[in-house]
Amino acid sequence: MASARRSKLDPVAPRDVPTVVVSRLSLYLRELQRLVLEDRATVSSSQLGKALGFTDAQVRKDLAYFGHFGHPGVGYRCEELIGAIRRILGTDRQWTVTMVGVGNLGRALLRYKGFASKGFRIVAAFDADPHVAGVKIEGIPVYSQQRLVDVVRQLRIQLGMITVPASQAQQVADQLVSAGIEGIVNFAPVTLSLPAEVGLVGVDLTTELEQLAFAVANRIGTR
Amino acid sequence: MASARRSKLDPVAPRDVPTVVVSRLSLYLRELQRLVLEDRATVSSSQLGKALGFTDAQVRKDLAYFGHFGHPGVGYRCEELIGAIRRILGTDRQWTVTMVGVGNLGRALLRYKGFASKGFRIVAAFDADPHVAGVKIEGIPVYSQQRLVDVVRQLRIQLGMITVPASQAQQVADQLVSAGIEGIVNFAPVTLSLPAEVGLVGVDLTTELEQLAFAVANRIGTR
DNA sequence: TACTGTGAAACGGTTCACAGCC
DNA sequence: GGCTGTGAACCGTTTCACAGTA
Repeated sequence: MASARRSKLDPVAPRDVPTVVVSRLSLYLRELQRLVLEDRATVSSSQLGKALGFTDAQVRKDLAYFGHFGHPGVGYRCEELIGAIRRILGTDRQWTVTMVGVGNLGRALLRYKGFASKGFRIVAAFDADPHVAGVKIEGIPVYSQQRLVDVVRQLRIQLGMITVPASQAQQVADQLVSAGIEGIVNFAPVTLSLPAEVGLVGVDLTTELEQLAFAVANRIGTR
Repeated sequence: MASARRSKLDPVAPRDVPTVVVSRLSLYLRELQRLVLEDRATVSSSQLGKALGFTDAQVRKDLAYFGHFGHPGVGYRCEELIGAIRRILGTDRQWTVTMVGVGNLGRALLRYKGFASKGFRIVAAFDADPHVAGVKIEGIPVYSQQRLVDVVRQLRIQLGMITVPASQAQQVADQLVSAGIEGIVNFAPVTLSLPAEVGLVGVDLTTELEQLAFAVANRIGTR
C-alpha cells in the first residue's frame, strides 16, 4: 500500500495499483451511470458488488486504493463517485483519437456514438485505399495513410485505434509511435511490439469467441 | 494439479485451469499460426514467450495443464501444438452462432471474415427494426427479433453475440437463454445476469479505451 | 443500525531452479 | 547443448473479520 496521504478531493492513482482493479473501475463507473439514470443517489459496496458479480469487500478495497470516497452508514454517493472514477481513469478530460483502417470494423467504430460521450473524440481516420481518402464519415475526415505521421503530429492526436489487417498492423503502429502517439488500441489479431512508454490494449474478437467456446465446451462458468 | 493421467493424444481440459491460462492459449494459437505461415516447424517456449511478452516458464506451465506437447531438446512442433490447442479450446469443431442487433457494429461483425475460418459459422441474425428483417447480409439471413426464440431453437444455434443498445441487452439475453443458447458474447455496455450454465464473455469497447486512458494518464506500462 | 476502510489470513498464479530427456 | 515438465518458493490478489464512524 502507498504510504502517502492523499486528500479526499484529489484522487490520484498511486504507482502500485493492481491492473485488474483498473478494469473493475470501468465497470463500477458503468453501473453507477446506470444507477443515476434511475435516480439513485447512493449505493453500498454490497449493492454495487452484487450487480457486477463481485464481493462487497472487493469493491471497497478497490476504491480505497485511490482515496476515501465512501460514507460510513450511507454508502457511496453516486454522482460523487462517478466524478472520482472519471478523474482516476483520466476520462474527465477530452482525448483526441485517430482510427487507422476504415474497413468494416473501422467504419462501424467511427459511427459508434458511445466514444464521444466518454471523452474520446475521433478527429481523423486513415486508410490505405486511395478511393476512401478525402471522404468524411460521420463528419470525420479520412486521409490517405501516407499522410498519417504528418496529420497525427499536426493535430497532436493522443490515442490510436488500429483496425487494419494483421499483416499491416505492426507497420501502422510504428508510424503512430513515430508520430508521437501516447497509446494504441489494437483490433488486429497480432501481438504488437511497442516501446514501453506507449500504452497498449489489445482486443481480438476471435479470441473472445474462443474463450466462450472453451467455457461452453468444458461447461465451466466464465463468472 | 490434477492427478489423473492424460494421454498425449487426448488433451482434455481438467476442471481446475486458471482462466487466464485459457486466454493465453488463444494468443499462443494466434502466434503459432503466424509461425506456420512463415514455414517454421518448431518453436521453443522461450521464443513463443518472447513474441508475446511472457516468460518461458509460463508458456511451459500453461501448456502442461493440458498434456505433454513439448519435445525436450526440440521444442514444440507448431502444427502439432496448433491441433492440440484447437482441441482444447473446442475450435476444432464448428460452432453455430447468431448475431442479435444489426446496427453498425453488428453489420461490421457479420462482414468480418475471420470468424468462419476459426470454426464460428454465423447462420442467422436478428434485428428489432422491421425494415431490416428479410434482407441478407453476406449471405446471412436477418430475421425479425420476434422470431428469435423459434429460429434459434430450430437451427440449434449454440452461441449468440449481442450488439443491441444497452437498454435492450438483458431482454435479448433472456430470450436467447430461453431458446437454449449455450454461450453469449455481449458487446452492449451493461453487465448481464445469466444462469450459471450459460457461458458469458463481455466486450466493452469504451471500457477498453478507458483502460488505455488510465495507462497513458498515469504513464504506466500496460504490458 | 448501517456502512466503510483496512490489517491479517487465505488463496491462486507466477517465477525459479533443476531433474530428466533428446 | 538445448529444451521440457514440475515441485517449491515467491508474490500479488481476494476474502475475512472487525475497529471505526455517521
